[in-house]
Amino acid sequence: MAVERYNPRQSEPHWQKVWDEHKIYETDNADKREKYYVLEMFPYPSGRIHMGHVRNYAMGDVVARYRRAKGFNVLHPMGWDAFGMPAENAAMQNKTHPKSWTYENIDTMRRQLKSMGLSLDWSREFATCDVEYYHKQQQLFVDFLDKGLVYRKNAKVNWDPEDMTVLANEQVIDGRGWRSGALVEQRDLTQWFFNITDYSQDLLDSLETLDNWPDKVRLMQKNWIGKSEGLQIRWELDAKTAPEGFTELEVYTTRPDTLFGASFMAIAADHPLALEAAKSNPELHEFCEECRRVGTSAAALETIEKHGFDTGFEVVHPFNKDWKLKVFVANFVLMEYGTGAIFGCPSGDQRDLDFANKYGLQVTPVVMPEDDDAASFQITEEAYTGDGIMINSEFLNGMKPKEAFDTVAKKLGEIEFNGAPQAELKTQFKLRDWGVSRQRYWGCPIPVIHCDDCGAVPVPKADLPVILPDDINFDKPGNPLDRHPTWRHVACPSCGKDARRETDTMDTFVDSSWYFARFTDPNNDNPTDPDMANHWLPVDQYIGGIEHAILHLLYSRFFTRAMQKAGHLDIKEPFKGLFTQGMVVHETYKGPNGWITPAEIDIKDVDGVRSATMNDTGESVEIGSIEKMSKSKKNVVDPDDIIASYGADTARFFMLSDSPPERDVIWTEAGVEAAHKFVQRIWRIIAEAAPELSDVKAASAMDGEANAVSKAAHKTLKLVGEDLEKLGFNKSVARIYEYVNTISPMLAKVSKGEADDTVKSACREASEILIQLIAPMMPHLAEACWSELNCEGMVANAAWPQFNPDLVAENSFTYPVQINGKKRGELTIAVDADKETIEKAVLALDFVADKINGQPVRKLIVVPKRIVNIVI
RNA sequence: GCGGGCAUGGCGGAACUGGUAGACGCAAGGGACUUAAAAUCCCUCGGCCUUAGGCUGUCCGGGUUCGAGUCCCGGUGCCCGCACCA
Repeated sequence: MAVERYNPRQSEPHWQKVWDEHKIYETDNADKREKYYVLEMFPYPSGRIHMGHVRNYAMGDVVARYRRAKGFNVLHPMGWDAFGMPAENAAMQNKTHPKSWTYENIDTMRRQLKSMGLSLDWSREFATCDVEYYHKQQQLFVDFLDKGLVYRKNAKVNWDPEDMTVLANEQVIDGRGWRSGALVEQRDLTQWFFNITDYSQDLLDSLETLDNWPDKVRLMQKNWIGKSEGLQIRWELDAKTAPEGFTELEVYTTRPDTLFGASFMAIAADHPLALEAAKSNPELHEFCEECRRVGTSAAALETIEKHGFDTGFEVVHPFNKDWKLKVFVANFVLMEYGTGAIFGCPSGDQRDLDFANKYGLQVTPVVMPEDDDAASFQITEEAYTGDGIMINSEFLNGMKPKEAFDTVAKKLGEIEFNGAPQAELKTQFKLRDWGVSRQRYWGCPIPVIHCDDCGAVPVPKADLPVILPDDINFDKPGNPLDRHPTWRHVACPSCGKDARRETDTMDTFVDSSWYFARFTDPNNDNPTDPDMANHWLPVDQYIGGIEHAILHLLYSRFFTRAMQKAGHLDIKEPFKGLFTQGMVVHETYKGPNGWITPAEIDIKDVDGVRSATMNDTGESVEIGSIEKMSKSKKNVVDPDDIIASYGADTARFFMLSDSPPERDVIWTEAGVEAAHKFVQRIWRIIAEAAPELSDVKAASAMDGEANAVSKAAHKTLKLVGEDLEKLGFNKSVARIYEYVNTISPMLAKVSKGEADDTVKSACREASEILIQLIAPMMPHLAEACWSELNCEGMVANAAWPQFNPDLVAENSFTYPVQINGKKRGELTIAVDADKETIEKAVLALDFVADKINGQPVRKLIVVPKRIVNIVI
């Protein structure tokens, strides 16, 4: 009996409306069931949702729907990370206001997300640019200030001298401003910092507890925090060369064992000694300026060619008063890490070796592999960084580096220099305090007032929020808040005198560092209701891109600790489970006039050879590499178009199929069509059988011809459940395909009216199970099938079925039989057979006897429920 | 440059803690149904060799093991992050 094709355009809006009317995804904070908080990283409202969002939210929705079916009280909210530079760029380019641009984008994207049929609690929605939200963020800032978690210090920014504006690192291209093309300078500004380094050790230690995070993310965070144990050594500056007032040069090193391999000192361009020397040395001054023009990004600093400038100063080796080392200013030394000065040991560090070779400095090997010969061991082009034994190092010779480290630390610790030990053991972290000041309009105003008499005074909580003024313009570059005629002029809250409002706004990472807490009670007058935050947090499953592995996640971990200190909640780790999903990528197409969108071309596949032509002209088009979807490469596929032609279920299902969720997925037209075919196939097998099954009671067939169907149903139920717990969506999808392949013939029999009652009951059960299995991924289709089968209520409210262990258990097992590690046959035997029985049965097999051919069996390996291997 | 990751048929991938490599899907080829098309259904599908069968095969080179896609050492290629993009 032919049934009509499934029509998502009709079905999807219908079911979305039904869900809405029943408010089934609105979460009650008073619900007593066990909680489950699932959260996807909220989007930046850039304009329209892209396939990456579809993938991210499809995954989160599967988790949310699955947990809901498992009986949890699920919190699954959505909001907008709405402050940021793109809104200002749009304002400059299109003469729009950042606010209207942002809110219009939000409206578009909300509509798009709703068309996906996500089980979100929209009643908790907010945008970080809502006054209500950033008001609470300002309260937090004031609280943190009160708790000593915020302070001010000078820091460098990229300065575009032509546009007279601060540039983000991404706006600096090859050392020049992205708009003006002017050489970028560095400027020192007084800025606000969060004291994240107070928590360095705790942030490091607690990584151990995050066992539902990917190991790679924990490792990246560990390396980012970068704890090291080293020695802080004060080197004596040779008085003959040193400038007035400078007697020593302090250096931090993790390799004091290589002290006898030292051949130079290198300091940062901003080191006080360098600044002093530059005063009287124009060439050095110019060199330092050049270093500064590289910008503030670490990647740029590290990849430039290494240069140094001899200051003419010398230091004295701590173990040999006659040994003098030159002091260079070097462009690869960072003022932010350690003391801004290093000693170079060329034999043990590649960068130092390159530097030494470039400037003709001494290279003395001090560590060599243990089996090498000290007399002939040399370092020329490649540094040796491994373990070994000390050579050319006087009293350290013959020691292991670790022992040498301790010996140097002890000896230098005992030497008195300038009234203190010459060296001290020191634990150092790479992690730096978090600078949050931004010289931009579209962000959360920092709630501080600067008074000539009272200094920086926090805005009293009663006077919050500090609201962003709407009457600004972007006619001139720079921060419009600075130019605003009235906004910055206020009275000092402390003394009442004329004072100036802080015109910097907060880094947008601040906004995203606590939004997950705000969702737990989004309308509270305080940033949180601590009871609600403690109830819902930590987030049980957080899902987002790997690009946030370090900054966003680390800042959020810090923020949670800071909020704990300020009494807003009482946990320290915000995300119990973390999952980092891959990107959505797509082929690129290139014609004579540049990149071409997928919609403009036609692709043919003849005997596996693909070729593309232009739709309109028929011109041939080059099929390019597969890349991350981006506007510039024109390889973007708009989710709206896909949903319009195939429906949301197809888009969601395709995003979950094939590629493992943590890896990139390639968007292909063929893949979408395959997913759509499967949508139709499920509808067909259910709808065709429905007339025969709608009055039947579901029951497993424990034997007979329908037994295979019941076994497949319960086995799939078990396996898909396990896969979903581990977010193995692609595996669940494969198992569902397999399952449909298994049950289709029997369902076809039912449709033709050729089935007896036992078969019908089994098929009814198998169909219900199928619908429930697909419901988290394709909720609309599932709902339509559920209703077609005349099942009770909505599948969105149905409890996840339990599998029957009797139907899942197997009573025999087929062993692959290997001879000398190669599979030669199989042996099917009772699953509980003991080793001896298996051995006997294996040796009795014909092909085994053939292969052995009378030779002695050297070894017989039987791994229960795995394999048999005969070694001859 | 530093830190992290990945690599399996024509393609996306599966293979749980070292145990049958290629599940499932796509593409391709052949066939059935149809006036025709769409849709649907069936068969084949890593490579080589003469079918039963055998050899070979998981980026490259070594190693450990009865057994390696999986573990170890050394390479190559691609991707992500690098603190003011979000």
